Amino acid sequence: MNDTPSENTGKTTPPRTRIQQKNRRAIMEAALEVFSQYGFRGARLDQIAQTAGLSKPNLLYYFPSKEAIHTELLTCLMDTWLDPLRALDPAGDPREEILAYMRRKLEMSRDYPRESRLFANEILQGARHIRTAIKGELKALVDEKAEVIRGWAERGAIAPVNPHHLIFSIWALTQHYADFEVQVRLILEGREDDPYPEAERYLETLFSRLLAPERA
Amino acid sequence: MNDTPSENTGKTTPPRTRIQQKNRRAIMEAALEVFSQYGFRGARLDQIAQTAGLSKPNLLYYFPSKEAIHTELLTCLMDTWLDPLRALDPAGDPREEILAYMRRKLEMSRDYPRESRLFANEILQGARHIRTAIKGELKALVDEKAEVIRGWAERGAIAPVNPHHLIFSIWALTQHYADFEVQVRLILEGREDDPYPEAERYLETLFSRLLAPERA
DNA sequence: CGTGTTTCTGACCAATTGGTAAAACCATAC
DNA sequence: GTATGGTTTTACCAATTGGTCAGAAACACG
Repeated sequence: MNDTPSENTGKTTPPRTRIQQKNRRAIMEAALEVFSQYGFRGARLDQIAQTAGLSKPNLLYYFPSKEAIHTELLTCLMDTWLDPLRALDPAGDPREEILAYMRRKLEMSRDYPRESRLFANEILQGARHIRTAIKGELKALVDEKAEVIRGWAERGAIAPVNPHHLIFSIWALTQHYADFEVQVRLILEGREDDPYPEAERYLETLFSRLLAPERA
Repeated sequence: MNDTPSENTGKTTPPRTRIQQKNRRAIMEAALEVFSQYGFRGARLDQIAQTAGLSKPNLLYYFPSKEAIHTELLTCLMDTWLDPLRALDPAGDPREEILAYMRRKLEMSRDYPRESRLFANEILQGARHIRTAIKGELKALVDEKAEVIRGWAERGAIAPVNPHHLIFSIWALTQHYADFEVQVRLILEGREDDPYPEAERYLETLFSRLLAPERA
């Protein structure tokens, strides 16, 4: 008997059959839908199963437990989630690099709001399942890029700013449009159907003015 | 028999006895603790009762249902939550008013992070219980203050900005430190024990540069 | 003190939860 | 075909969930 289709090798083990591939995909998709809406505790296996078009026992044929689904989902998405920051190029033009990073993050909010809300829920609820990833991967990456930004500021390529808080502010501002989408839309009702174009313009202005070096 | 201690008059009905006052307070406090951590669906009545130092049936003596507790909590806190924005004075100095608003919001994140997370959870999970308050009170208040800001920008007292997105950005930036506190702390570990002093400095710089009118 | 009211508890309930066991159903390869 | 393995379902379980109820304490107050 095939105990568990997925191995615990850490990453995505390629499923054996086409059916497994299809169903595991469907489960991940459904899990994203449900976990991002309700967080780990609020999510129900029934709901994930139904969303995936499977019966609950069948769902549990592919994953041993609710926690396993959640963990797999988070670890799978973590990499993609960090890509925009990874792409920040120390050799590029400082202001343009930071603006481009902001734009990439805003695109992620627009195109993958559920992923944003998944992480938001997870962190809001204490980050119990991704503590190590935050303290490890994420912190390392942030520290590295913060150092790059510090260098830029030091040589006057951008106005002096606290690099860590600059990164936080990019997260906060861009993710806000995904995590609080409902609120944003309700408040803008009658003004902007799609908040993102205006958000992009606003954030470009904001970071341009913040980083403009001539006034240091 | 006293069917339900709380009336549905909308606001906080003054409890009859001292015991009721004490216990209802304890319940609200416990509910804040639990709901802000897990959201509505993830919260468990047991946990609220235990945190409040009451038995579950006793808890349900004071409130008819889980939903009732949640609703009461939200409506009670909504007013306080909006106060910082209400205090934005159209007659004050524009830049100083906006900076002061930001500072008030940041103080709220520092001093009342659970309240922030409660609303964050609620909105993240679809804002089902506060939709009307958002579309009503909040939207009205935001529109009103956005109009004030628009006026300031128009007469050149601050640099031109989209007023609504300016308000969103204040929310995003300040609430981030409460909602994502775990992450912020984990990443800053070894650098800043308390993120708030540096956050305030950073945000002051950010909004000063954003709003400085001379470059309009 | 007694009596009426408020507050609290233990026992209970139906529904839902995450999860299991085993049998039934497939789809092939031989 | 039929053996063989992967896949799915049916039936089930124990624990937990939100919530009820009758009555026991605890209180207030004349």
